[in-house]
Amino acid sequence: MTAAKTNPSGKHRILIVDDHPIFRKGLSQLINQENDLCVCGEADDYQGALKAVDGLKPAMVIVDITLKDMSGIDLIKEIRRLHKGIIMLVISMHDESLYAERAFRAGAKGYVMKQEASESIVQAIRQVRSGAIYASPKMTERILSRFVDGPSETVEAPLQALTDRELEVFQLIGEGLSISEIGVRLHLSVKTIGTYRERIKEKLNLKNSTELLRYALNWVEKERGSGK
Amino acid sequence: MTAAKTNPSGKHRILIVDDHPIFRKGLSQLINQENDLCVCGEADDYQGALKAVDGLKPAMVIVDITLKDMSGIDLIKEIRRLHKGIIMLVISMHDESLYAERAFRAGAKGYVMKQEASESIVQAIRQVRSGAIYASPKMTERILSRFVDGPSETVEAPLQALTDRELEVFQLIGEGLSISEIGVRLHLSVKTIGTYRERIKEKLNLKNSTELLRYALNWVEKERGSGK
DNA sequence: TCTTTTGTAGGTCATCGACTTACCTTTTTT
DNA sequence: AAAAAAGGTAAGTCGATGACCTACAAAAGA
Repeated sequence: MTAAKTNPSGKHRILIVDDHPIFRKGLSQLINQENDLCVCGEADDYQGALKAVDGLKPAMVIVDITLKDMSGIDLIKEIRRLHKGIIMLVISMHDESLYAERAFRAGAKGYVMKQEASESIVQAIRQVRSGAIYASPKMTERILSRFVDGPSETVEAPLQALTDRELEVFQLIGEGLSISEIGVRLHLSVKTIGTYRERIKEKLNLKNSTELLRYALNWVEKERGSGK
Repeated sequence: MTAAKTNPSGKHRILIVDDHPIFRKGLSQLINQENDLCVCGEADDYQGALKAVDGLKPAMVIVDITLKDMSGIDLIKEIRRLHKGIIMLVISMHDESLYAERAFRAGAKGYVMKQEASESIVQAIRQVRSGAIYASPKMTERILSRFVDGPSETVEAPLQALTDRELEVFQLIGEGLSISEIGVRLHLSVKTIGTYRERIKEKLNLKNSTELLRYALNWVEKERGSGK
């Protein structure tokens, strides 16, 4: 079993999934120059990746979250569903704050950014290989603070924590209304709406109103998509 | 003079500017395995790139349009201003439809996407080196048809109407940065960014900044999705 | 009943948004 | 080459908004 995942030299077999040929070349080179790791294959899209995983039985898959045809997040979910033992590491050009959590929830064991130095990337590979999880210090802190600050807050529904009024305001924010428009709509003082917004920000751990607006817009959109 | 731009072996000296170390590695390897080309240096940001151009006097610079600190478009303009003879080629992960024209106007001689095969990229290098212009067939056709059909502004891309600076600001708004954060990022006065925002609102027919934020957030998300 | 939560709102100060004007380069047109 | 247009940068004003704090009555829980 382990034999199937290592080549004759006993190296750790890695599959690269990324849609930029040149990036794959660079990453391959980086990995192959380590004497205990080797690249056993490459793929540039969702279908190709699944086929490669099937055929090559790699021990690890390194996935870019932005692929041509589908999201790398979906790919991770599918690989996890089909091949439980394979370790997955995400490597992305996008800022981690937006994607890292989703990647972890999907089943990835690590998240590195393409901007990071080669050494960090090799380190991430070794770390997830050894069974640990890899994330940047910033990201690690953010995720951990979630468990310290917000005790029982379910990650997918932190909105549960909002009171009825707060939720109402949240939705209206998500519909693009300004604070004063909301005041008119709910027949409340602008100041009151301001208070609600502050409380919502606190409960959802959002830094400023722009983040709140972003979060709310996103949520409203998702609601429309799934709820209806 | 030509001697200054070629090494003893007479190879064509190329500087790579990209903020992804691994991508640089891959591209370097690709170039260096050609027997008439060589990479004479790398840079990962605007300032570093200017210094490298100054010190290394490359014959060609390959630039990614999305750098850490500034737009690659600005870098191209600045290099052209300071060093007339250097040939510039843009290599980007973004869809060409929005950026290729801007890159050409700024002074680039070619535009390739990172998704393209290694061979295409080498071909692009040779083509611009020989004095020609490189663009994908689709792009070429689109630009040419502009002269045949006349200026038929596509409605699906009202962003075309934005100037380079405006587009930059638009993108940063879409990433959730505040107006003052954008000022810092672009080394411009807050007031200037405010002016750009006003102009963007006008060009895109948006009533207020919330609508703009909404529009921009949406667009950025779509951008990320389309590269997938 | 006592405490906590929820809904409501006022105050202050710094920042932001909206709208205007201005000036200096490039680029384009005539 | 001169004139006109477009692009980039920035300041001024003034009302609106955001951030942060305090307060208090009603409702809900303990």
